[in-house]
Amino acid sequence: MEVVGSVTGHDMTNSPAQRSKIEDVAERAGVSVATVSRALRGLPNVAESTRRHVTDVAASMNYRADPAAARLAAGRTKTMMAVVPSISGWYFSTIVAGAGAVCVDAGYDFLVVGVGTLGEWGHLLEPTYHLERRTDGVIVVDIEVTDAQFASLHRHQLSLATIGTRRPDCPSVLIDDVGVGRMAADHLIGLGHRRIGLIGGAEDDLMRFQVPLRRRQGFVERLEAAGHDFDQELAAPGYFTVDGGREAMASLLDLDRPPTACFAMSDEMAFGALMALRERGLRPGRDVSVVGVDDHEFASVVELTTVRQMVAHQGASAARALIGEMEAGPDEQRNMAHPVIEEPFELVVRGTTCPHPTGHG
Amino acid sequence: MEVVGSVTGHDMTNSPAQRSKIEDVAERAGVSVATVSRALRGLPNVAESTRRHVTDVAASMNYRADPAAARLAAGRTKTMMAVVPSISGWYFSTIVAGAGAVCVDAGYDFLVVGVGTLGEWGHLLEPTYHLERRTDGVIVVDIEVTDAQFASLHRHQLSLATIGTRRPDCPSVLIDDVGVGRMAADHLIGLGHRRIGLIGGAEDDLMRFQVPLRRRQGFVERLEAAGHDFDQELAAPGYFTVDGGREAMASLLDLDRPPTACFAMSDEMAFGALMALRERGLRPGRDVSVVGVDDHEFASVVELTTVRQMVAHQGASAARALIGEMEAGPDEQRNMAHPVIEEPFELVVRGTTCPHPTGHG
DNA sequence: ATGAAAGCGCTAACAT
DNA sequence: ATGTTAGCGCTTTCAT
Repeated sequence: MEVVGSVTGHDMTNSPAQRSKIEDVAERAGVSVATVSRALRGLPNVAESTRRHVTDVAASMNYRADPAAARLAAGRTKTMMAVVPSISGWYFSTIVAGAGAVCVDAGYDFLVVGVGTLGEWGHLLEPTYHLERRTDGVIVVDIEVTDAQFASLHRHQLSLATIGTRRPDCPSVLIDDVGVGRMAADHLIGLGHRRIGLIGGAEDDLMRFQVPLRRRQGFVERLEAAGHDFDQELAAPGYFTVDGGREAMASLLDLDRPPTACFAMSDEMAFGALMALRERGLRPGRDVSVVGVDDHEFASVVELTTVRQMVAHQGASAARALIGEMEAGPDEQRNMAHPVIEEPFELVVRGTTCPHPTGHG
Repeated sequence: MEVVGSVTGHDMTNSPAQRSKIEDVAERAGVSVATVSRALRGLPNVAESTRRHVTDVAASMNYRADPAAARLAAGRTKTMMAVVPSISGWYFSTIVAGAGAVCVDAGYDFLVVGVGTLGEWGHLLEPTYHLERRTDGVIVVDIEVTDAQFASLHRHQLSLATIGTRRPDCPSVLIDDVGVGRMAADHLIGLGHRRIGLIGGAEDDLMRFQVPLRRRQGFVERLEAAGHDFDQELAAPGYFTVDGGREAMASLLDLDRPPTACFAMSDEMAFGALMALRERGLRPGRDVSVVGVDDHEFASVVELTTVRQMVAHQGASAARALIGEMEAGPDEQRNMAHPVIEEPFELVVRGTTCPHPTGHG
């Protein structure tokens, strides 16, 4: 099928597609619109034979309910929304991919919103803004939802699920971040390191992320349990970016007594740390050990030892849990047990960690 | 504000938020609903004083038009949709981030759909599926839109913009991919390489991507212009993934006469190529040169020489162009000039390319 | 199990 | 410049 030269837009099938409405289906099927509606949505009180017939007719007409009309009439949008600090980062886009896949399967529309700052997130919640009638629920990733905000969501009939943050009143998908910190520390300590740097988020945590705090907690706990007390100057902010990690590592190396190993709370920061090492002629895994978190696709490229987590799976879990909440009636919703879904993690040892510090500092 | 122990869900503000409707605003403002509608949407034929007054009243009531109702009545969704081969890859998620930001600013909702296969993309277009009344337009990234598909979109009143692919009848955002191929080839040839590998997409291109074909074209053209004819065995499929790049490079190194340099059509494949090199004890930029495309955030981490493009900006451009199409009436739309937006690219020389092959093979 | 009819909250003619 | 009103296409009581 080839359009010859019709840049002007003349096309053979200019007729705007005729959309069939529920009424047309009803007529063709010889039943009422109400029955069509019920049959197509799988509601009870429809004779099995009727349902099959209606389904067939609808299919033959390529009928689909107009989402806008359905939303208006039903008051539900069949849409969910993911709120992430940033759309393009690896972690968040992987979460989004996992959740999006579940939505497609479940027939939900999937809206994505990136909120660069805590302020924007606040705005999002204001009735004046976006949430109100656009979505039935939201997945909030790594951003703390205050009680006031939760109440506001509740008032607007919006369901909630969180990732990376925990509330008792909604499904939460988490990994044991304290355990992650412990695991990284244990690995490094076991290798003989005693002076270990820590590359985390920002000091003044704008987004109130809990994740870095918990990872730090587990990390420090094990260090102290091993009898090496944790020197505050060994903690540097990496802002969860490559560049941040690079600068953090650089500053750690500038210390009078630089660390012989380093725990970066994300692989992306770890990549930056590796850069900083190379810039100074230090060999990762020989002169300085580095362990990250995530098992980013590139971790194996640079032979990064890391604590692996299944990020896409977390997004999918959250989406499924949220759908559970949304499909529950508002009444049963508040009496239901909101699952706390603990996702697995594991240490993947590669080349950037090695035994015995060479003690270059 | 602290909830004490209310896991059961009793909250102080249990009253479902009262939503004000356009009628309420009209009453409070002492005008008709039509005037409110017009005033709030910036339509003509409203006295400036009236508009200000209505706007104030609406704001004071936190009024926002119900999107579903507006969509149903107006027949437009104020939503756009991005269709990408995969949501989580760096390139696509960066595109999506760029487009999403524009949507937020313009008051558009932003739907994201990942289509793993060409088949899924076909399904998406079927009237039975998702597009129909959900969106006013779609940005298709790197997937070829056939004439039949374009006609179908047109019939369903959907506007289109493309990225990475070109049609005369809709806005297209592109880089000169032939030029990209030339630039990479020129760089490597200038360095003295004559036997240069090429890591591209799949052989049997399932998604009908044009991009790899064009990059290859420019690459081969320059090679031949320089008198080194391009050996077919030097082309290996990398599938635009890290792993694919790794395997491709491995297979190139297995040749009787392996290349002394390699052009990977994306940084992600280039990263994989670097891995393969290291696995064999070869030093990137010393034993074998590698150049990628994108300037991925990690390119600098591994000192990758690459052809930089501004991916987020491309997403933003496409979104803006699409909004232009959607806001144009259907009539003016077919008479309008559909922009071809050529985005810039440039060579960024880092450490993975160097002069003179050492001729290890 | 099925049908009739009343909205859902807005926009867009059409009046004035 | 502003008001009146008829839908938009569905869901959902309420009858039957």
